[in-house]
Amino acid sequence: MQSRTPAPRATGRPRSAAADAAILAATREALVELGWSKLTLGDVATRAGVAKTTLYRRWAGKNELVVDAVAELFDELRLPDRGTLAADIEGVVLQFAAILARPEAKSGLMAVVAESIRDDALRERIRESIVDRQKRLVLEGRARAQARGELPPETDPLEATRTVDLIFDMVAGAVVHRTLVSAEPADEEWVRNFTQVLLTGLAGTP
Amino acid sequence: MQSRTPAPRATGRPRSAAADAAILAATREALVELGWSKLTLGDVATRAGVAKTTLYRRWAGKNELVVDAVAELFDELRLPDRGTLAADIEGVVLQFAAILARPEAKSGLMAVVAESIRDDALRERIRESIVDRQKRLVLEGRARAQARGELPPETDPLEATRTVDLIFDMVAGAVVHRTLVSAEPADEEWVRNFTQVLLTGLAGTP
Amino acid sequence: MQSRTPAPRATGRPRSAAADAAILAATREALVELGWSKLTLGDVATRAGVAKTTLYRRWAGKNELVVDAVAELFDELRLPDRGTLAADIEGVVLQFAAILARPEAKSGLMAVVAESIRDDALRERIRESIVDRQKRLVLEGRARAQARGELPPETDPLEATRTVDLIFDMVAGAVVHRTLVSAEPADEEWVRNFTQVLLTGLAGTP
Amino acid sequence: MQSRTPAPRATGRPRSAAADAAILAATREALVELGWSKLTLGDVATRAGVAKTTLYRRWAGKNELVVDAVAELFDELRLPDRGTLAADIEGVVLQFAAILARPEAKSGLMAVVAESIRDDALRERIRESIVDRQKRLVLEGRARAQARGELPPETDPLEATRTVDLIFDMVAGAVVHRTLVSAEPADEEWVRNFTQVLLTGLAGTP
DNA sequence: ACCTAAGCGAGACGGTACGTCTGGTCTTTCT
DNA sequence: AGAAAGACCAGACGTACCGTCTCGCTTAGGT
Repeated sequence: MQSRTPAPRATGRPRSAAADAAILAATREALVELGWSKLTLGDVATRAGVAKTTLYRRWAGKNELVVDAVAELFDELRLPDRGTLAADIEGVVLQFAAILARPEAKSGLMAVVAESIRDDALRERIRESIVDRQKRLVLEGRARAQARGELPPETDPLEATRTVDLIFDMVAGAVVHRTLVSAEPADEEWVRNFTQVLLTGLAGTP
Repeated sequence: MQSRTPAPRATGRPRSAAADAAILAATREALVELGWSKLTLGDVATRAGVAKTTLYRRWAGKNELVVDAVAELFDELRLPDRGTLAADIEGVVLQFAAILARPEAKSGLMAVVAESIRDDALRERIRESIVDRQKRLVLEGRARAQARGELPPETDPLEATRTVDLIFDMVAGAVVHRTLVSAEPADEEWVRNFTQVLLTGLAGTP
Repeated sequence: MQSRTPAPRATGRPRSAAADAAILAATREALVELGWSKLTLGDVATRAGVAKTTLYRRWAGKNELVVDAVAELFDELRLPDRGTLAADIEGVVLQFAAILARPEAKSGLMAVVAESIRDDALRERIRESIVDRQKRLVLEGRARAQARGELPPETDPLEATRTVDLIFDMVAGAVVHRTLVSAEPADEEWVRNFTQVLLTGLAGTP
Repeated sequence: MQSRTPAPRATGRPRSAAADAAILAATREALVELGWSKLTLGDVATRAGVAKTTLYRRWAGKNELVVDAVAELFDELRLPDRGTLAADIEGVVLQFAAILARPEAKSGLMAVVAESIRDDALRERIRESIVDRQKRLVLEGRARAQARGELPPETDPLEATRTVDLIFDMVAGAVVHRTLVSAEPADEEWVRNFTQVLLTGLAGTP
């Protein structure tokens, strides 16, 4: 997680591996109970049975800690193979919606995105830990649809990247907006309608 | 804004109308300079040339204040009549993107949405002040497209409402995600591509 | 009280005479319930059924108001004629102790004295309203004792004044210290002992 | 001072001993410059180069802090041995008067006594830190006078205690009243007169 | 079996903002 | 012009967290 290059320390007492896990779990627990703005690092440390110094030795602050705590939630996303592009999309979007329905994800995600607006390093960390990691799903889905003949093959590789980004923004944006701003569940019916518009457009080509 | 129906007071010195405007302007200024998390109400009061008590007499806290300050930004959105549905959408999405490009909108909007997750009253306030107010644009656009024959008329009114919500989530979600999460500009090219996918679907029906 | 020269106003609504009394009574009531430091002028105004402005129009602040409110309490002191100097002193000291036992006197008196240390005008006001007004008791007592032959007549008038001040400081100081600092009641027994020491000295001349 | 036996803490960073001294000194400085009512704990903290939290961690509030700051002033009182009871009393009273002449003592002492009227814990603290500590002077003075044969030996021990309290109230009360209420200096002449009345009584036995 | 450097829990530290309260003043309308 | 009402500016209050620091203690690997 936070340890990009663990810098092999030769001497001294090694850092407790258990502490990391306990801290991240405590962070998610606190997010559920208190929400972002009332979550304090002192409280997280207490919940994790750890001193504040231990926490600060590993994370720079609340933002970084929550990014790592939330990122783990999204790693369980998988692209199911349900036979058609529409079914695949519906499947993955439902998974995404299920994660976003969890209070620790809701509370944490928007808050760190909000913080990232004035903090480039944080945005980069979010991108690495959360966003880019999930773009693979779009790529995979497209490849599978092309293999099935549901989508034409790529011609322009630049154009291809641009489209992946656009689709990702559209899918993630819609689900997030539905869940967090409109505060309505992204349930099966909504996902079906969304997928149809995404695939066939507003006019609903038959 | 915050005064839904201020209960017409008979006696005593009336509240200064100028103070409200000064406070909201100062809030936006502080959002630009400091961002959400470093914005303090004491600082806003100072910038507005107003005592802290005056501020607290009118708003319950940072969240409510920023909702009102940001809401004003979105009131300038207009649906242009450019002749076709595609052009109309492109026009309004570009306006939306332009507002979201302003730092006071960026900093404030996501933060209050994040806060609203654990605060129902705040979410309701956001919905009233910002979200529902702009859904009119979707309604207007559809009506115009139907008049032009670009979209079929409604049959089921319930279905019609559901579609408005879906479209709103898709449009707003995509632009917000592009701007705030991906942190890339929603420029003319992106808007053109987005509009095409929205209208004709992923496969790009001609 | 506070109006040394009522400045005969020709025009406009005259000041309510009842308000003065209500305010001073409310002040004493608040002193009993809240004590000096938690007494607020807003609260006094509310208790008196009067606007804060009315209160400030008549008194400069908390200090002045409380001096006037407390001064009234001491005006009821009388020097009884009990036949001997010792009995006279005991009588008046017991009265003084009874007043100081009342919470509004306790709370208010020491506080304004404390404030007066850095405020000459306030000290002067206290002297006029409280201290000098009661020195008459010492003068009266001495005159009566001289008439009875218990004390020799004055020779040096300057010396005479000096002695009055000394006796006053000794009597008032002892009772105040007993009541407020030692926080023990200045009851009959204590007063008897005190009077004896005062009259015959430490060694207790028979 | 405030640390009656702070329960020897085993772990954590120990409290800075220097901070205590700096805070008490800053408190006295602020008392001199500002007086009681304009003294703020924030200002004291700043003067002491200490955070407000550090101050509140050690003292419950302004009252307790000032008691400790003032108490230190009285610890320098000593009973001189000048050969006679009268001379001993004059010596110690002059010392007491000299301390009370200092603005930090004046400003602080009366104010905390005033506050103590509604706060039993505070009164107890004052008694422990200031009053009872100085009663030793009366005891010592009496013992010495008895050794010299100036005063008869005790017979009734209860009566003896009562007399100590009475003398203390008379001495302290008179000096305090002279200094703070009458606002006249307790100079050598006054002390001589006072001592004579105290020893020989009003009629002035030759 | 030591040595030593880093990690650890605890809690004090200097700061900063919070949201509330009070002190006095000012601005309304009504009397 | 005075009064009641209540908004206004100013600034202290006591609390809560922040992120850092200083303790004494533990825990390894290197010798």
